[in-house]
Amino acid sequence: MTTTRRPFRRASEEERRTSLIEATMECIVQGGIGAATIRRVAEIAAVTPGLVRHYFPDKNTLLCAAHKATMSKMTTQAIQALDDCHGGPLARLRLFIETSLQAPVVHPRNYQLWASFTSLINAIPEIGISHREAYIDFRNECESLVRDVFAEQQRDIDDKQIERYAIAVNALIDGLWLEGCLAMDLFDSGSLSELGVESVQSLLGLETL
Amino acid sequence: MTTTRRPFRRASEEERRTSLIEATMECIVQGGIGAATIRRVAEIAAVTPGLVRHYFPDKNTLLCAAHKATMSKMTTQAIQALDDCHGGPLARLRLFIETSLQAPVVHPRNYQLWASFTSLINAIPEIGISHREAYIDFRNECESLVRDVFAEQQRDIDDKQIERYAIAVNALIDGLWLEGCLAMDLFDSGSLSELGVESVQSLLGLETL
DNA sequence: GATACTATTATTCATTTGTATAACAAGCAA
DNA sequence: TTGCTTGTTATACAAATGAATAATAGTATC
Repeated sequence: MTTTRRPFRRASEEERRTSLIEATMECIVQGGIGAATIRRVAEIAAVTPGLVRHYFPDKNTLLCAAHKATMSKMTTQAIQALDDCHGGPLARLRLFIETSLQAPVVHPRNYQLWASFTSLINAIPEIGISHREAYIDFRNECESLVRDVFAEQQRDIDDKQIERYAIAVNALIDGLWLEGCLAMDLFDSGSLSELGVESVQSLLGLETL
Repeated sequence: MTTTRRPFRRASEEERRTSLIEATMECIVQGGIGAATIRRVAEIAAVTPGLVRHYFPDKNTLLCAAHKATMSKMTTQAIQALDDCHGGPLARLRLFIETSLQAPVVHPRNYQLWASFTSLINAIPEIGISHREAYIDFRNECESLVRDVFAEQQRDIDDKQIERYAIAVNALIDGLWLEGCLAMDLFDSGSLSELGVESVQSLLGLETL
């Protein structure tokens, strides 16, 4: 009796890594962190469990990689959009809000991933650190945008107050993002980002945005 | 050789249930959903694994009970505060915001629990339903408070717009709550709720709140 | 104080999971 | 074609886990 071995194809390191990371995300989306089993990840990536270990020494390393990929994917969208924007401070702030509050950033899948990973903040310190970094980055981005807007309008506002505005804008975007992800069906396309823009306008006391 | 059996005390059903539910929360706080093992829960509750099954037929039932307890504990705070408030619409709205943005509602522990449970929305449908209900309740509370404020001020605003205001207020509170739980050390006591009150004031275009 | 009820413990079992090691074969180089 | 590197599979194993059942003892009742 001859046992036939499963045929396979040798792939590049990067290809395999991203494939495994995306398989991990898929697991989490479908069934939460608990479903992200090495065997299940391998199955989705159409690969053998042993291969996972070949690229990631242990499970936590894989989870951390998936976490970073998730955060990066989300923040990249908004940052990239800003880089391509040639408008003034107001237009940039508006674009930032709109990008953050529309698909693909607003998507149930993203919320599922975000919630699952942040639930590991205490369990996996490295995730806690990454998460805090991403949070700081986002707040700084908000603060920078807000500062530029006030500068253009020549409104003299001290740093402490600008920081407070940034925190509020950040919170509003986060909250609306959450609502959008969890109940996207309740908003028709564009209405969420429109609400975000108008709300920030009120928050900062701007006539137009 | 005589083996001595571990001594125990017969407790009331309610006492045991809450004890087990709180032990479950403690597990989750410490190490995420994955740490909420039946054995670990039993250990924290100073009880044998078998007893967990005696009160909760399976693990999902226990998790759902813990989820409901968590959500109830948080929302109860704000609702209770409102019930005891004899002020007008403005005072009530203010109190609602303050209660939601101060300890004990704002606490890392609460975020950890909330994130862990909501990460199971897809995995455990029952949790998804409970979560959605809690979300709707909170939004309705916001809408009711906002409506009363506008009514008192005799500002004529149509229902659609009131709903939009409620969504924004809801989002702002959620977002600030998030920031407070995740980085409570960055805010000194009261400053977060103060920021919340002022922000809602701007959002709704109120002179005083 | 004797009795019965059942809350609680003790023990067992089948699966699953993370990790580890050995064997194999795909594809490049000469 | 031949050989070699290593990406990939196959297999194994100990530990942990959810669930189930049997045995025991706390305590309420009479």
